[in-house]
Amino acid sequence: MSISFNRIQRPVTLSQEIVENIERSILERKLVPGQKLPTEQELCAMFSVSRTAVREALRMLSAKGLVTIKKRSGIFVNDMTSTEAVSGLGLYLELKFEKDYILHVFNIRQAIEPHVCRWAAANRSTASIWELEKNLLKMKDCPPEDRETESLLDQEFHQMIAAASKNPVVPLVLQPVFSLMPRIRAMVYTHIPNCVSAALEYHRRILDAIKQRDEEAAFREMQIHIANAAEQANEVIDIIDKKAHAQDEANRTTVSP
Amino acid sequence: MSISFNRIQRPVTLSQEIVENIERSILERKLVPGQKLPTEQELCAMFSVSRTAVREALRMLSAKGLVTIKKRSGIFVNDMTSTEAVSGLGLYLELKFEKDYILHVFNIRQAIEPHVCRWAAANRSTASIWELEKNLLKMKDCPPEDRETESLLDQEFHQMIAAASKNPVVPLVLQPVFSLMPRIRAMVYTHIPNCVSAALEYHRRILDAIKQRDEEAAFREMQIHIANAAEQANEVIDIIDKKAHAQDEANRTTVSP
DNA sequence: ATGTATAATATGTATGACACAATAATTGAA
DNA sequence: TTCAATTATTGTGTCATACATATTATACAT
Repeated sequence: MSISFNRIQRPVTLSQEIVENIERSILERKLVPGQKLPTEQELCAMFSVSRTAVREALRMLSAKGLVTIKKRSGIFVNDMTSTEAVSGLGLYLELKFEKDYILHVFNIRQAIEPHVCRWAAANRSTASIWELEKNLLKMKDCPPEDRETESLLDQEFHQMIAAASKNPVVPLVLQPVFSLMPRIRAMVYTHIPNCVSAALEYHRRILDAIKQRDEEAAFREMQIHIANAAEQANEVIDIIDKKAHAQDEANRTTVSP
Repeated sequence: MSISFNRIQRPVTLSQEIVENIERSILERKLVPGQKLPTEQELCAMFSVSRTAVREALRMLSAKGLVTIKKRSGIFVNDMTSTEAVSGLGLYLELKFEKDYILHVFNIRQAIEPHVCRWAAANRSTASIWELEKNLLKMKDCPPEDRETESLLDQEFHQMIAAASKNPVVPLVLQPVFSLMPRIRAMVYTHIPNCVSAALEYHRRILDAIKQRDEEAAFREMQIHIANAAEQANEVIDIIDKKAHAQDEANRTTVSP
C-alpha cells in the first residue's frame, strides 16, 4: 500500500475562519437556536472583512445546517434536527449503493430492530400507540397495487417504533437503514413485480405486543417480521444474480463466437 | 398544541439552483470523483450568472462534502467517505448531548455489537486480525494513567471490528455511537477519576474468538465486554445523580432558609 | 535532464451598485 | 383608540469590476 500525502493548504480562507468562528459560538451556546445573527453588514464590520467573505461563510453554515437564511429577512441559528444532521448520509448512500447492500441492511435490521421493538413495548406512550394505529388503518385502506404508498407507510411504521423506543440515539442509528430501504424496495418491485406484501399482518401482531407492553412478544414478532422480509430480499438477490449470469453468458457468446 | 407553518420560500436563490444542478450531475455520475469542474468563469458562462452566485454555490457544495476547493487551483469532485457523510452528526450530538445518552448508547451497543462481532468472526481477513493484534499490543504498552490514548485505542478496536464485519453499513450505523463515546468516557473519568479499565482482557478474549472464527464465542465475549462497560456506566450515572441531588439540596437550603 | 525565472491562469477578497421582498414606520379611516 | 392600508426603510440577492496572490505552465539557462 503506497501512502499518499494530501496537499498542505496552509492559509485558510477568510470565509472558513468566519465559519469556524460562528460555528464555535453556536457550539458554545453563545448563539442559541432561533436567535438572529447580526446583519451581513454588521458581521462585515465585526470581522473587518468584505461582504463577499461573510456571505460565503454564511452559505457554508447553511449548507451544514447550522443556520437558516431567510431570504431578505436575516440569518437565524437553526435548531438542528436529527434528520438534517444525517442529511449527508443520503447523498453518500446514493453514490455508494450496490445490490449486496440489501443483504447487509437486512442483517443489521435483524440484529437491531427486535431490540428496538422491545424497548418500544417497554416505553411506549399512548400517543405513539395512537399514531401506530392510524398508520395501520391507512395501510389497510391502501390499495394493494399502490406500492408507493404502501412502502411509505411501512417505513413510517418502523420509524415510529424507533421513536416509541424513547431512545433518542435509535433513530440516528437506524437512519442509514431507512435511507437505503426505498432503494431496496424499488429493486424488489422491479424484479418481482407481482410480489404480495404481508406487512399488514405482521405489523398488526407487532403493534398488539407493543400495546400490551409485552416486551418478549414485541421482540419475537419483530424478529419474525424482519426474517420474512429478509427471505424475500434473498429471493430477489437470487433472481438478480441469475439474470446477471444469463446476461453474462449472452455477452460471452456474442463476443467470442 | 397549536401547529405552526413555516413560511414557504418559493423563489429559490440562484446559488441554490446551481447547487442542485451540480449535485444532480454528481449523483448521475456525469461528474465523477477526482474530476475537475469547469473554472468559475466557465461556470458563470454556462449558467449565465455572476461569479458571486457560482462561488456561493461552490461553497455550499464544499460544505456538503461533494466537492473540494483547492485554493487557486480548481474545484474537484470529492470522493465522499463515510466519515464525511456523517460529519454533520458530530455537530448535532455536540449540541444535543445530555447525560442520559450514556444509558441509551450502551443499550444500543449491547444490542448491536455482539452481532457485529459475530460477523467479524465469520468474515474477518487475516489483515484485519493483524491490525487488531497491533491495536492490542499498543494498548498493552499504554501506561494506565494515559486515559487519552487508552480511550483512542479502545475506540479503534471496536471500529476495526465493525470494519472487519465486512458489512459496509455497519460503520455507518455505529457512527452515532462512536461519536458519543469520547464524551461519555470523559464524563466517566471526571466522576470516577481512579476507575480501572479491564478493556485489555476483554479485547484479548474477543480477538481470540474472532481469530478462531468462533462466531458464538465472538458474540458472547463481546456481549460480556459491553455488559461490563454498561455496568460501569450505570455506576457513573448513579454518582452523577447523587451529586446533582446533593447540589439540589444545597441550593434549596440556601434559597429558602 | 534539472533547476530557475517568467508569464498566464484561477481563485480569494474588496468595493460599489441596484433590484426587490420583508419588515417597520407612518398615515388614514372607522 | 384601534385597526388597516400605505409608505419607507432595511437587508438580502445578484451583478460588475478590480486587484492580490498562489498555482501551474512555459521558456530559458545551466
